[in-house]
Amino acid sequence: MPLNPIEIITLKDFGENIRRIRLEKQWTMEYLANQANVELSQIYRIEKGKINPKLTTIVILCKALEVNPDQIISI
Amino acid sequence: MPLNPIEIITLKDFGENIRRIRLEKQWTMEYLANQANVELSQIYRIEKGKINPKLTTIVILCKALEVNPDQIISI
DNA sequence: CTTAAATTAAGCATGTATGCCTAAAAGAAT
DNA sequence: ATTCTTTTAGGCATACATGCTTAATTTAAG
Repeated sequence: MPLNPIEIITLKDFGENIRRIRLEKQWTMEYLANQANVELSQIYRIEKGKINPKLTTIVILCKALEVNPDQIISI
Repeated sequence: MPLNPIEIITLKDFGENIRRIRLEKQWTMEYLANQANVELSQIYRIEKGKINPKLTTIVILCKALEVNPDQIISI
């Protein structure tokens, strides 16, 4: 079951939001990866919208970036 | 890599929030499943905190229940 | 220009989300 | 008790998230 266009946009927006907030903090992907205890390769895939992260991954990224889910999830 | 206790609580809280909002609307699991176009078995697993849903699943549930992510994701 | 840092990219192994199916158990209503 | 609805539960197959690794490419700094 491939992702439909709306789902692809969801992932793309999510990634762009993560990247924007990370850059506002002037963090490198590697620094965010360390803060969130997530692999650098995973940060890259998320920011590029290549993957569909799980709830717990979303939560630990929110915590590391000090944002609420509403600030990174586009409904 | 098994889930740690904090992640388990995240999933449990998420499921409880989904169920609470569903019941407030007096919807059955099957009705929510149809509205969100998600399998009934999946609704059950999510409400029980048995699984770690993906971002797109979270988004379609938010849309079906007409809530924002902050209302169902506990940080 | 040269070097170091940061990002991009791909591959593999493992675990798990999801859809689909079946069926049992619990609840609700008569 | 019987019937109908709803929830709970498990299994299987497929797809994909994630960690780990390596390496190429781009960007920044000197």
